[in-house]
Amino acid sequence: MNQKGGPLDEEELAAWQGMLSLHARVLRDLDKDLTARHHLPVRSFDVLITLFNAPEYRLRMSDLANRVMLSPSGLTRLVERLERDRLIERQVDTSDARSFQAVLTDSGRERLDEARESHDAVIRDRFTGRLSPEQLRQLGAIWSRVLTEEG
Amino acid sequence: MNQKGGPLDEEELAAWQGMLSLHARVLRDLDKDLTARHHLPVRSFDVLITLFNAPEYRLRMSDLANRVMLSPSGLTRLVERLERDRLIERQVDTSDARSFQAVLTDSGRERLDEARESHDAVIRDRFTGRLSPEQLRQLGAIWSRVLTEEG
DNA sequence: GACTATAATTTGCTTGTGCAAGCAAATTAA
DNA sequence: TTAATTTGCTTGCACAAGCAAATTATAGTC
Repeated sequence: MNQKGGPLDEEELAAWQGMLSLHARVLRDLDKDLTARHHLPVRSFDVLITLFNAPEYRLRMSDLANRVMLSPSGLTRLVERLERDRLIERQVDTSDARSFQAVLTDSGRERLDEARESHDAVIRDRFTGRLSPEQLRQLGAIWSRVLTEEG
Repeated sequence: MNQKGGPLDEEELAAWQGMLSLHARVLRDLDKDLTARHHLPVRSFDVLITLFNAPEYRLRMSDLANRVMLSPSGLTRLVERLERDRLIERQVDTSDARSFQAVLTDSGRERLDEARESHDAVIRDRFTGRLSPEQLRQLGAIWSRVLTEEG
């Protein structure tokens, strides 16, 4: 690919700092909005929607941790909180007694449903809605290229 | 712009989730690398380089907080740590006695210089170096469009 | 020149997160 | 069968970060 050395040039810097700024801005707004309107911090939302998209609304703790990009211990605590709120349940994995599965409850699905609208609105308002269809496609290509290569 | 309503479509979702993934991945690696090699967490690096780019290597606390996207109290604590390590100093602002200026010290500049190479290398390795020149330009255009509009 | 409103920073408190250590179940080997 | 190692998750601990309240200084008004 770009086989350069030395300091980042202007374009590289812009690409990096732009992502930092946008990420910080959108995530802050999203978290505030979801917390205020639905008592659901962004991390929690992320767990719920990840479970929602999983077969039978369930996932092993370790798989869930990977998908939401949280450390094992971090996930244990987050799941604890969500379980207290009855949004998810932990069930022993019948095929491996060391393992737990996190399962979305009915009220978890309800809460997710309510929150989803705010979630999508914020993201569109601050991010995707500001791009042309062309740019949206470009961005898709960019992420897939960057993320595909392992490392 | 895109005057849509309803849930995010596939492309919007990909644009959002791609950013989340990449951000998490690069930031984690960057933080580990800078901490391991230079005892300098990314946040600290960010403060140092922001000061480096400021006139006379100095900035008021509140301005600094805005640029590094940290809460006022968060910055107070971070600056405390950096001051303990003699990487920056706090000086009273002669024109406003409520205010402090954070100033990069000589050893702060040295440390920054050492760390910069790792910093740039990680970003290029994980991100900008994986893009074509074309895509790098597109990304610049995307960020500037998204970030320019206030809100 | 006192008086109020606003601004810049810090402090107290709470919360979320990661790392390292620990425990128990599973897997592999002897 | 039992010993050794690995895997999945949880706990103890430390720390970074935000919010709200407190502190101190400035600016504006009468």
